[in-house]
Amino acid sequence: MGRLPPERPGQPGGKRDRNRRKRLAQLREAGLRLFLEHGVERVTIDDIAKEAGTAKGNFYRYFEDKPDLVAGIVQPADEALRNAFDRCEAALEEAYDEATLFAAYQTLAIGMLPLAVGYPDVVRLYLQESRAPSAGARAPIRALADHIRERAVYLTRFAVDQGLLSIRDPRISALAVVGAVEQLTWSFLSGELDAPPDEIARTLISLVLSGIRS
Amino acid sequence: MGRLPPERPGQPGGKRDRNRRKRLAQLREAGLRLFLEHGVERVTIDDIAKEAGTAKGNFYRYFEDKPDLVAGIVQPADEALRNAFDRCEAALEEAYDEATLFAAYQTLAIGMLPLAVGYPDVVRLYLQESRAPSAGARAPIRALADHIRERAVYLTRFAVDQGLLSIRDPRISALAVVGAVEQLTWSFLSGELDAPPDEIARTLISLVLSGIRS
DNA sequence: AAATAACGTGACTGTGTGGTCATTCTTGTG
DNA sequence: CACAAGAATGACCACACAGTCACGTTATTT
Repeated sequence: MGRLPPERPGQPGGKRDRNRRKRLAQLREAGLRLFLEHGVERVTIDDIAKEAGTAKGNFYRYFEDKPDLVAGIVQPADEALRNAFDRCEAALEEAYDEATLFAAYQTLAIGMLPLAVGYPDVVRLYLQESRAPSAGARAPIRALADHIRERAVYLTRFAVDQGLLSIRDPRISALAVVGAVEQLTWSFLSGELDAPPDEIARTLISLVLSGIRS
Repeated sequence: MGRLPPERPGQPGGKRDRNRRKRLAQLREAGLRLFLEHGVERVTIDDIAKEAGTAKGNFYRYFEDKPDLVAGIVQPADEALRNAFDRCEAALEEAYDEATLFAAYQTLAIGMLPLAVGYPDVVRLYLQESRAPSAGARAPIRALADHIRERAVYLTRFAVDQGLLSIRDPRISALAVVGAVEQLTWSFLSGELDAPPDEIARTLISLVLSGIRS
């Protein structure tokens, strides 16, 4: 990801380094803004360059193409998310009763919260494009969506296999929860739902609990 | 929607009429196929005409442009959906206790089922593009999505206002249910979830019930 | 069967886009 | 300070696309 050669001068706080980071950030932010407003596919490289206040040719110094930029925008949130899942899985493997199981799932929620707070626009972009076909510029986002569903299902299936949970079909419950969480997050981040976040969390928890107990 | 002039010859089962209907169906089906495979924005009019086995210029005889085709593809399912909501609302206005309330919501489910069975690809397209920005070719789909959420919220809020339901925030519950239903439908129609539909329905019902009772 | 008008065709035009590149500007180095 | 190399620019090219149109084809009407 990114086109910058490994060799570059004055890496520490030099002016070159600062400029490079600034340009990268500008391009990512410009892309994110435009993607949210018009959808990834309708935004052109010219648009992005203009919005970032730089020349088109310069874009290609930093990114291969649009998919590469999308991947670059999503990457930090992507990593944070995978880590949250990792931590939850680790906790889950130690769980031995309903309380520790619940704590493990709480780990996931706690891991995801800073993500929505730290990268709200990236999360919005993810939700906006997560069902895109798995080819084209939006491919990295779709891949992330598939990953999330997969791991959510795994988390539930594992608990069932361990006898910690007795639900009929772990896939169905997991997907239902993912869908509910994503829809609420989407509405909230879009400003359509001006409910207090803790109230949303409360509903989700009771929803998960009911999923656990049915 | 559609560009055909109101005046046209031999309306009944004449050859003109049959040809016209066939072309319309071919164009809609071709568009739907390609939209699902590549995403609405990446499909060109040339692609659609070619897939439908006709010349490009002919496309414009039947549709204004791509947004118009999208609207034409979605329209039947759109109407069926609005009707299902209408019927549910009518039943809801007659409801006076938990049983009749539950029956009213069941009306909605029963109204939606034939939709997913009758137009599975249209539903998939809707789910794929429902969070698109509200400008461009995907606008009709986004508008439908907004409509669905709005009415789902209304349905819940009404029940709460009537004292039939006692949940903390009707918006949150409604959106959670919409999210769960849509995600499960998406996974099912994408072939990722090969669970029996009645099992999915069972989980959804218990989910709605838990939403009602919390 | 002749006339009429919708239907269907594909070449054509103008515009917009992805990607390149010679050139100029800026930063780092000896 | 001079020189090298990265950074930035915007003109440029090839191409793909939306939408049009003059023309040929097919159904309908009289």
